[in-house]
Amino acid sequence: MRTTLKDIAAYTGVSIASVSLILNNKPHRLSNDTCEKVFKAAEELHYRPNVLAKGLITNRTLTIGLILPDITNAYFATIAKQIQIQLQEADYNLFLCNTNDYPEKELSYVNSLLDRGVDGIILATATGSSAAKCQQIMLKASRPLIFLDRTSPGVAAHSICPDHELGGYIATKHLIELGHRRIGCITGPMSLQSSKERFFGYIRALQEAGISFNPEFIQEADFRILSDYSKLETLLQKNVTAIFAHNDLIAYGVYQQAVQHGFVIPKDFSLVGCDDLPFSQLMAVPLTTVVQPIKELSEGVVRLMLELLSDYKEKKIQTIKYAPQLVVRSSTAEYHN
Amino acid sequence: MRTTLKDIAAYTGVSIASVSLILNNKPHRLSNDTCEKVFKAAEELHYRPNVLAKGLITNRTLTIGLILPDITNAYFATIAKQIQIQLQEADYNLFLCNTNDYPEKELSYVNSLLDRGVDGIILATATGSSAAKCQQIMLKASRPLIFLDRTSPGVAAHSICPDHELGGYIATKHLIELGHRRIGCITGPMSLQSSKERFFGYIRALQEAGISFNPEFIQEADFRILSDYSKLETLLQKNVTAIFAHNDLIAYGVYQQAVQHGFVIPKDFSLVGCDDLPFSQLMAVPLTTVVQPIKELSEGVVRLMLELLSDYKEKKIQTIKYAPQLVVRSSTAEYHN
DNA sequence: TTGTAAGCGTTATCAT
DNA sequence: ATGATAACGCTTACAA
Repeated sequence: MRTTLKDIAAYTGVSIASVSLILNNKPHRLSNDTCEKVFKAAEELHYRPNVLAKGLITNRTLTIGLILPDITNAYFATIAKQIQIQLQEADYNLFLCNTNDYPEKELSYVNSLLDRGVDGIILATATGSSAAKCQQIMLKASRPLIFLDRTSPGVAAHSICPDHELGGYIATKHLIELGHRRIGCITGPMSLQSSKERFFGYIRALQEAGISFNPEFIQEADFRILSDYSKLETLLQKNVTAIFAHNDLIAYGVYQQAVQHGFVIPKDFSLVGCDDLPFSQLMAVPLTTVVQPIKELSEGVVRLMLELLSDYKEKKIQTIKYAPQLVVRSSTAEYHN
Repeated sequence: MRTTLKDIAAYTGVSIASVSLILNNKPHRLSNDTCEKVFKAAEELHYRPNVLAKGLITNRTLTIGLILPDITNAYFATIAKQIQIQLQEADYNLFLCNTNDYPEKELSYVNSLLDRGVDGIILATATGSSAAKCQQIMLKASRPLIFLDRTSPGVAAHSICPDHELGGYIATKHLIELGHRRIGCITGPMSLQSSKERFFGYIRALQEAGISFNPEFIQEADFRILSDYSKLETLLQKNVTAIFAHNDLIAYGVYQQAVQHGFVIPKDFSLVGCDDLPFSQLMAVPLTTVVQPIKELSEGVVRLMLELLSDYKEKKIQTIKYAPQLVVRSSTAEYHN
């Protein structure tokens, strides 16, 4: 059986209440003698506080919930890992939930995390549809919620994201600077704020360069390895000379299909991705892509969470954006018409 | 504030105990009238049971802990995802912990998971050093522990693993069948059981073919993208014509360095990996590799866990192995001397 | 057919 | 300096 405060109390002849005070380093006026006795007993009996019991009364469990769209995506896996490391240092544990991009799951996860007494939730999967509802539930539960990676514009909530718009902008600008003017764009799901923003960045770069926007250059996909050739084919038929893929997974698919259909990158067209997954530098043609500020995001979200947890009084809403950076490799080349 | 049983009791005029019985579908003899009233109230007030309070008394929290070496490794990420999906269906939640291959962390995670009242733990990171200790702690806590992917031979415990020995065997045998006789092997950390077993499989295949084992053909690495050229260089200097890399990440590194140093795969040497990560089929030279039975593993481990949870009485120790399979792609070719 | 009360392991309030 | 005791939200005998 697990050692409880009661056991220590019995063992030392001190009351449960006093033992609790001592082991928690709460202010008290107990003699050094008893303190020592208690500490020693706790050590000997391998006492470990029961988080459930503690949580029941303090409303704190030193536990955070993290809801992600897809842990299998290296971008989110890395974020999850970093967050877990950071939290671990502050003695927090992590509940991990995968929505597989089903927005309905967000709500059910928020609820089940709350049932388990999490102190706060980090939600990296807002499609907008359930964000407001989640926010409302968390508010009612007086527990902090931070949106990560993807915000919902209508919802006034803490959020920590890469500057997706900037990411789209620098990717596109790079292509423009190489001389491209017919630039295709394979977007993520346009229901996601991150996709929208990358798209806006793409538009802004075009406008700045005086290139008019051509809706025929846009294809929508999802954030997985592109397996459907028709999207690439369509763009190529419109004679685009470069493609901005909204993430590296999409770019991998583009690359694979380009190879299969006899196109050579970057000779036939330039390709830039987004996220800089580990494999991007290993490809036969290393991928030019946008590096996400993962470290900053993870550290930032944990810092903010701990801050919100330390005193949860209607803090000013924080919406922080970190800048991504372009890394130029071999999949993009100059274009001369 | 959250709705509690007390609230429902007050609202309906029924006692807390009765409300509890009704909502938990426990055998009772309460009138249909009151049942309906209670269910309706629970619905209206959005009642959700407090898992902490419940757990305190039932010793069950519908929560499982999963300890992994590296969630960033797609093999483990996929396993984690599958497990989470399976558990979710049984209304269980998942605590995720990353050890980053530090065995000392295993113990501290086991303890902190236990503090939080997990019903059981799945441990996929046994280096052997702490496995026995973890097992002992879990036994004392009367909570099931299942070793996943990696066992510790000395420890009598439930385990569900791919047949790593078989994996090593079929990979090596494939190379032998292609005519190779000088076959290098870049192993994972030999402190890990999985590496040892793959190595044994390699040896067995050699022996069966009457090829004598040459210790100079062995290099030890860790399960990350190989970045140190010296290992590959050493093997190539010994004129190996094929290399079995103990996982795909190592193989990726081998491939990248081969390209950088002007070698062509499979012309200059054949390469076979292990795990079949998603990128392996995307490479310029798609990788021949060993597919792990991830689905079976995940389903198996969850099935066993739920079984152990349903009645935890010194069940017979189960050590289950699932067979991996070879997938032949383009990184291996026949060798004629 | 329903309610009372003890108890799970803690913390917190108030006595002594 | 230290100890009772109530309370957190729930389950579970045991009464009524």
